[in-house]
Amino acid sequence: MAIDNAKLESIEALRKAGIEPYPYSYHVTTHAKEIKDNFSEFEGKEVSIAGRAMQLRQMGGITFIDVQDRSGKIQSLIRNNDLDQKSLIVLANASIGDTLGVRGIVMKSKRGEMSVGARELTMLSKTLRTLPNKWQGLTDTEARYRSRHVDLMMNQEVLRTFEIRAKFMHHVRDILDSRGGIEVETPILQDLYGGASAKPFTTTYHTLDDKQMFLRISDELYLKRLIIGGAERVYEVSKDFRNEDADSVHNPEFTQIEYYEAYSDYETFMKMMEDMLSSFVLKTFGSLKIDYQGETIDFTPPFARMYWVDELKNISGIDVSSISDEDLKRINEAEKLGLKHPDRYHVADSLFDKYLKGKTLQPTFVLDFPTYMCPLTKAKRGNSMLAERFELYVAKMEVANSYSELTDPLYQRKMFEEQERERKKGDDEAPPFDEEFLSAIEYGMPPTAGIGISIDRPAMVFTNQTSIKEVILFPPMKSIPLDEDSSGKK
RNA sequence: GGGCCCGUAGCUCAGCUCGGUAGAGCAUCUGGCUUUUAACCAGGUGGUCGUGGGUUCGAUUCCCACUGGGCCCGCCA
Repeated sequence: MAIDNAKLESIEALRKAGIEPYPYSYHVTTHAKEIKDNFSEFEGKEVSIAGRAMQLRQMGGITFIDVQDRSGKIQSLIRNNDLDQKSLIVLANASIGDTLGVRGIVMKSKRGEMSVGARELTMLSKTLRTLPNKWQGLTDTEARYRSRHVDLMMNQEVLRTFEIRAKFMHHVRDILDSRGGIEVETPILQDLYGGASAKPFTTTYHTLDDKQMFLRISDELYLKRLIIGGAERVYEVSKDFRNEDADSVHNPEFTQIEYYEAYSDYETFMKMMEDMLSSFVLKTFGSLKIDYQGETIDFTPPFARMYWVDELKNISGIDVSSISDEDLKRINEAEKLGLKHPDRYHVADSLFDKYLKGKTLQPTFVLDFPTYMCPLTKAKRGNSMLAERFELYVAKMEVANSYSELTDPLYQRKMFEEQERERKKGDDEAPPFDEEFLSAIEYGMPPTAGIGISIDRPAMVFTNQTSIKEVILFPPMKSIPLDEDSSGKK
């Protein structure tokens, strides 16, 4: 049903004429956009383009085919009189969705449309499927994600989205490289998970006696061991996995780049992030201001700095740096936070969301967190209730998280012991005790700044998307029973 | 985990309120047309109406359950 008999007949017809519908290669000389952008240079010259036939308008002895390559579309103008015998057979057996090669002369049609006047037509891949209609295309969200290949054909802006995402990733790499960072790869499959609070995915390694292993929730502790070893500056493009619900800004697997720099503190990274984002936006969009969902976001440095514990105290009268246990319940009720287990961490976090998150449309450093929110962070100089940590927000989304890393091994052990107690009390997000990391840090870790830079969320901002799924090529989907028609049978 | 909305042809949708086994446009097929671009003109093909159950003489339509998706809320980045 999904496969069109007429297309199978075309394959037969082509083969009968000695034309292979699935050949090996084709010499492409240029792309659609290049021709259109530099038309006067190309006009009258011969080119070879290749791409998918997206529209086909036939009128007797002349056919117009809109050929789409990765740069865009260009019309090919095909007069039967200009074609050799083979090309005529290809044309007779061509349909929308086929991948074609067109060799011809760059020209304009009578109506002025920039075109390739075909001299030779080559079948590069005969489609068996029918493309979505040319007006509405493919808009059903589920169909778009499940069939991203069709989505890309029909909605070329999707490809642009992923190009921008890729550019941002390269930009971050370039900057970290230029600082002397060594790109490393650490285990995704881990014995123990840590470096964050989250439920892990588990798996089994059969040859190690069916040992239980975890997909990493963070690569932090491994990167710190490299710092302890003397690498000084290391980063990793890290796909992390957290076994939690997805929503518009969370996906169970997501990408962040973590970077550690010895002898620096979190102030260093505020400057770095300002440079990184502003230079990217300027380079990519030609301006420091971009539109996001009808709002203008201005990346001109310096970014706003929100000392949020102070600001929260001013607005709500609550000082989260020192909440007593008795206050937690009272605040949860008075502020209508609706927390089932109002511990200090969640109360403070909820108060931030309630009062301050809405103020972080523009790039904003939210800085200095209560120490109890930061088990891997050094206390703030001059205020032992706070820790030297910032989160960078853009468009009300957290896009980076940075600490002056905790390097005191005895204090670190204490923080781990506390986490272990939370874990035993039933907090299934608290990571397990990691003696290996503790023994590493006991060798002595230099003063170090660390940062995790989200890739997904900045990509959303730069491409004006409100769902993280739009910047992830293949978002996870529940499985559906395979229908027999899609199995490739006639 | 809770609430709301949705699933009909390859795609985009109508029909359901008020039950009588389906309709449009595009795609596809046949014919016509040598400058179209949502080409046009004429004719045709194409659907176990998400799945299962119930009510009914009869269900795409009403009811229930399940399933897949979207949005919002709660939680992690």
